[in-house]
Amino acid sequence: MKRFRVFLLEDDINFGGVLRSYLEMKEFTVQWETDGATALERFHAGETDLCILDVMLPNMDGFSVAVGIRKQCPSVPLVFLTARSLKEDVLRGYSIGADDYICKPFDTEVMLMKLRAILRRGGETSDEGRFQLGSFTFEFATRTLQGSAGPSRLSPREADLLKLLCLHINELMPRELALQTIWREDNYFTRRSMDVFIARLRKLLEPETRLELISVHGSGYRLILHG
Amino acid sequence: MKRFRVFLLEDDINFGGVLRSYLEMKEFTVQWETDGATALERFHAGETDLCILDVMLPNMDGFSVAVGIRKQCPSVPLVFLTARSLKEDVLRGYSIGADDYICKPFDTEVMLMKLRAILRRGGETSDEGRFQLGSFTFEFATRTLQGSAGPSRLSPREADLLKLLCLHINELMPRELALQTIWREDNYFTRRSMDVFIARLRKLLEPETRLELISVHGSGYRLILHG
DNA sequence: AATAAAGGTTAACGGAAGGTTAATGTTCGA
DNA sequence: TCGAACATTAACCTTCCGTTAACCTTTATT
Repeated sequence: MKRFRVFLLEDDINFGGVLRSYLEMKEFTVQWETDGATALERFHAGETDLCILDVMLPNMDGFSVAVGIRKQCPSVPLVFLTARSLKEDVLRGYSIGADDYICKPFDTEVMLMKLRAILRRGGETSDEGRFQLGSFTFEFATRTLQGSAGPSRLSPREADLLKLLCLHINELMPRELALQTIWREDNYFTRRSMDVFIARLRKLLEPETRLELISVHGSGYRLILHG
Repeated sequence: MKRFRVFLLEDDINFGGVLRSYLEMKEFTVQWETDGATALERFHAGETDLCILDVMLPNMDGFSVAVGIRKQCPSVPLVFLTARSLKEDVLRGYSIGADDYICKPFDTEVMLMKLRAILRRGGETSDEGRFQLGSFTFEFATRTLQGSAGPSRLSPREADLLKLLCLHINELMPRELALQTIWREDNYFTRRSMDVFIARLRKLLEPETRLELISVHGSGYRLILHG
């Protein structure tokens, strides 16, 4: 059995040390970093099977590190470690694409189970946030639109908007909903901005003729996938 | 709109709390249980529109709880929540009659859409705002009139008026009602404007010969669907 | 039957919303 | 600090849509 490699980011020397020992005892290989900024430099894609990141760090917080890691390696599983049980933290973690989170103080057995469950999944990221659009596959977490003629990377806004359209596929996606959830404001400028992104998505989706992104004047848009 | 009641079984205090807050924010009423065994005792048929059950629980697992719930109330939709995305789990869940499966990590918006989709199915609210007019299907939300010879798209006013006529199908739809609710004013000009829209609707509905939109002089209109 | 009132139909107008591309800020990492 | 990536703003054009006008037909009234 292959030894799994864990990237551990934890500023607390004592706790981090204990955790490392425990994981090594359980047959993991551990790379332990204590500082957020240097951690990112030392992280190398392909050398890690799973990341455990403390959220509360003195230098650079765990979420920022997570974003940086995601950029280098979109598929590596992320687990957040936090003493806080603040709602916004958990939601924020999941929105980045966290695979799980663990609250301190925690039961080592439970943690181990969670880690094993994640690793067992293998590289297969769960199909949440993955949408099939005819010959396209849109993966929200990595903002990738995989088409028959190669993949495209979407910008954050493009991805947000496309996701919303996918969630309402073949139905009306109200303009207001997008402005509310993505732009957080509904005025002349945000509306025009949204129009620009709709045009970009149209261009991106153009190769698949079964897809149609039509406007419903005064109400919103409809992403239609023809049979 | 009726508030939906969700029965939530999740042992993780933090995660459960977050989920409850989120669902309550989205206008659901939540009954949150943390223990499988006691959850079953506290579950009461008829008080719940949908169940969200974590699969991995310390005491009694989510599947057993599901079976118990199904015994009491065979029709309530079940959604399983799991960190694992193992095939056997998914299959087992569906064999019990799960309506959907949500794997952690999940996107809150995706989850929300799944829940809404399930509730829509059960609550037969799906044909709310959808009318069958002979060979035509009129969908108010998208302002689409689906005919045998392709769809037509209606303007907001046309859709409003057609909806009003559909709600009074085969009966009199008083002129005044339309002017009051759609135009919000009853004068010479709004009356003439309404006449124009009636003419447009007639042209749109023309292909279906069983449909007749007749005027009742001095009173209003009648949309008749012949037998 | 004559007349007035209501309705039918079509076309045209003008304002608003949307489409599209380019330019301009802004942010963030190298 | 320079440049790349990205969102926003601008500019210009097209489409949509409710209203109004014009002219015609039907219905009710006397």
